[in-house]
Parts: sequence; structure tokens; C-alpha cells
Amino acid sequence: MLADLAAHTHQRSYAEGDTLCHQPDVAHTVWLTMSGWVKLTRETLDGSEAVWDVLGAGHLVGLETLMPDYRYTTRAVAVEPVTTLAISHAALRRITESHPPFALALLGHSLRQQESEQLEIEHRTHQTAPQRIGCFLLRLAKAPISGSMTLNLPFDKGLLAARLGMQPETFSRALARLKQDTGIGLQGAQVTIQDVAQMHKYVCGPCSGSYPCQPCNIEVGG
Amino acid sequence: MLADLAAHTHQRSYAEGDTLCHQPDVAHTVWLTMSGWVKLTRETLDGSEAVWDVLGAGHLVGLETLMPDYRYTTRAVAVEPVTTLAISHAALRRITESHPPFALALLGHSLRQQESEQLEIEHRTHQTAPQRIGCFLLRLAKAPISGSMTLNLPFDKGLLAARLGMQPETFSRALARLKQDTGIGLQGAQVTIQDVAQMHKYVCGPCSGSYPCQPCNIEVGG
DNA sequence: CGAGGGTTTGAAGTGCATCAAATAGTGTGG
DNA sequence: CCACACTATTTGATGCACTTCAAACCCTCG
Repeated sequence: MLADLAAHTHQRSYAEGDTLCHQPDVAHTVWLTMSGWVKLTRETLDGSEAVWDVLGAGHLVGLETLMPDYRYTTRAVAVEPVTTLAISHAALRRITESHPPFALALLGHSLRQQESEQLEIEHRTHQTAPQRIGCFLLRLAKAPISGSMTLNLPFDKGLLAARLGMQPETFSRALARLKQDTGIGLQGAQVTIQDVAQMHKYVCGPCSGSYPCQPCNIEVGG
Repeated sequence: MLADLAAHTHQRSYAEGDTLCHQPDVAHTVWLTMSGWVKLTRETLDGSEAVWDVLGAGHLVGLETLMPDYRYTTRAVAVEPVTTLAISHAALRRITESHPPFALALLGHSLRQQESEQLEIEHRTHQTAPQRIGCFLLRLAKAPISGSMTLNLPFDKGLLAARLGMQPETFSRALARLKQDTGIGLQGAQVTIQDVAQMHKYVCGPCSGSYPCQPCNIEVGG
């Protein structure tokens, strides 16, 4: 089975700005991201573009196309140089339908993804902008329960703002507010969290997820 | 296989206010709703309760428990008298693992559910309160592309407000605003949409979903 | 050096939440 | 059948968070 899958999978790279797939197209490929960031966007009826998610390494792009009508529901664009494993859509469907353990693994993936999306709704509904940024930082860092740590914002602030569902101006002000409220250090794209436990307390009150907020799309490796 | 499933499934009814499952409990049952409304809620860390969804007939409650650690992620409470098919969690897992077509069907269900949740995020992020109400009405009505129609709000306005992620006061004002903007008729819980096409135009601009907004949890029958 | 995109800052406006209170509606016991 | 109690809903007044429009600043790169 693995051999079969491998036979229909090829490594493929994309440069910054390259498009993996367009929103309403019939699927030909499903990707497993290996490195780099991929932006998922959707076009709204009134013509604007909404950033849906930004995926790091180890995520599947286009899995929704396994079901009729086999069309991509988002556009995927490389935000920086990206390497992927490109899996033939037809082969993936065939293998999924013929190998029960594989289908079960995908079911598990899908259910976990759902949990992640439910948390996303909680975040957008109940967290303030500074809290959403802090939440993102904690998840990005895979932060331990306590202590301090330094990390770098993984892509530019404008995109991060869109990913968190806010305007760039709001992001800028919210980050300043977060600094004021929790004493984080800011130096360009570098952020230092003084006290992870305090940040958690500041951030996680409105959510139901137990910390650390497991289901997070922003993960490097996996 | 169906016989096996049926052997571990029993019809079960709940009165208004009865709890089907609690948030962090290990699963024993998965329910298929047959009639009545079931409210899904989550408790946040700071102690308040957030309404996650309100399910009509034909929906699965607790499917997320198929994956480790086999715990319910929400609390489910009957909002009115409810009838369900209660499926043994152990049996469902066993059948899912041993019957590939069944696993595929669940995978399909899960992927569609994901699509539904993605639309929910769009709604909460980009629609105004009046638009969210209009969107709900259109989906509730399985509205045709044009014409007019009358329908009844399926449960009380306070719960509906929570389901749509807003305060009761906001709901009241937003409904009045929707009347002013689109000329709907209001008489208690009865709503008359004068012009479905116009309502669609008023409501759907900020979303990417094609109308009619298919993935909707509020469906009677299924 | 100059152009252009990313980022910050300022000022004003919108939408929703919150607190408070009035009103409508519903079920109960008398 | 009515009065009461209680809840659901509406209405008013105010505040906060985020958006929007505008402009300044900064930084990189040709």
C-alpha cells in the first residue's frame, strides 16, 4: 500500500507567490507540505479575498476534495519557497477506498481538524485582538507551562493579521497592547515572552480548550 | 453489518433540559437525532457557557469521540422533547474499524462537517448581525432562488441569538434592522421573507459559499 | 538616492456589548 | 377567569473594540 502511494507521489517545489490550486477547480492533486508556508484563501461573493489559514510543514492541502464534487474549496498560494509531496488525487481516492486503515487514519485526521476549527471559532468569537495574538504566540512556540522564551514571527505582520482575522492596523495596536499588558519584548519580528504562565492566564480565559491548545495548524514538523 | 449496527442501537427519548452528554466525559454513546432540537455548549475556562450549535433532526452527536481520547468535546442538552437513536460507542468503533464502506461514509460526513464549520467561521468573522440572521433564515427555509415565503423561528430568540454568536439585545435590534433593510414581515416567531433573491443579495456578499449555502446544521429531516 | 511595500500612528466612525429598565408574554394558583 | 410571578423580549443610554481613512515613518532594494 505504501509502495502504491509512493508510486503516485512526487516531490514538488513552489516559489513565493506560486499557486498550488484554485478555488473551484476539480482536484488533481493533494499536497503534504514539507517546508515553507502556504496561504489558504477564499474569494467572497463581493469580490474580496479572505485568508483562511496559513499552513506550515506537515499539513494536508486539498483533502476536502476526497468527497464529491471533488473540488478545491480554497485557493492555496506559497507565501515563501515551499516543498511538498504532491499526491495524485485519483490514487489517493483509490487507496482510501481500498485500504481501511488508511481511511481510518484520514477519518482521524479529519476529526482532529474539525476540533481545530471549532477552537478557531471560539478564538474569533470570544477572544480580543491582543488575546488572539498571544494565543497564536503560545501555540507557535509550543510553549511549556511556565518560564520565558523568545521566538520569531514566522511571516510578515500583514499576513499574520489576516490569519488572525483582523486588520493590519489593529494587529499593530493589539501587539502594542499585548506588550503593555503582559510585558512581552518586541524587536522587529522577534518576540520575547517573559512569563508563559502569565500569558496563558491573559489569553485562554474565553476558550474551552485545555492548555496547551493542542489543535493548532501552525506547527513546524509533524 | 447493518444488523450488527442495529443490534447496538436503541431509540431513546429525552425531555426538555435533559443532558445527553457532558463535556469531558469518556464516550459511551453516539446519537443520531430523529426529532427535536439539541443544544451543544462548551464551558470556557473563565466559567461561562458558550452555545456551539443547535442541531435538528438527522445529525450525529458525539462523533468526535471516535478518536482518542474518546471524550466528548461538548455538552449536549435537549432544548425540547427529543428522540434519538443511541448507538453504542464501542460498537460504532468496532464497525467503523471493520467495515471500510462505513468508515468512508463517516469520512465523508466529517469532511462535509468541516466545510460547514469553515462557513461558520466566515459568517462570524465577516457578516454583520442582521446578515447573520438573514443567512440563518435562508438556510432554515431551504429557500428557493427567488419568490417569497413564510416561516417560524424554530426555538426561542435568546437561544437563536446565542447560536448566532450575539447577545439577545443585539439579536432584537438586528432583527428590526433586517426588517427595515429588506422589508421582512415580523409577527412574533413568524417571519415572512418578501423577496428571497433580495435577501440573498443583502446577506451573502461577505461569504465565499455558493448559494444556497449548502452546509448548514439547521436542517429538519435528513 | 529614490521608489515602494511594510508598519505604525492619528482621528473619526460603526457595530456590538453592557447595564438598566420598560414591556410583552406565559403559566400558575386562587 | 383574573391577578400574580416569572421569563422572554424590547428599548434606551453608554462604552469599548475594531474598522476605516489618512498620513507619516521605516526599511529594503534597485
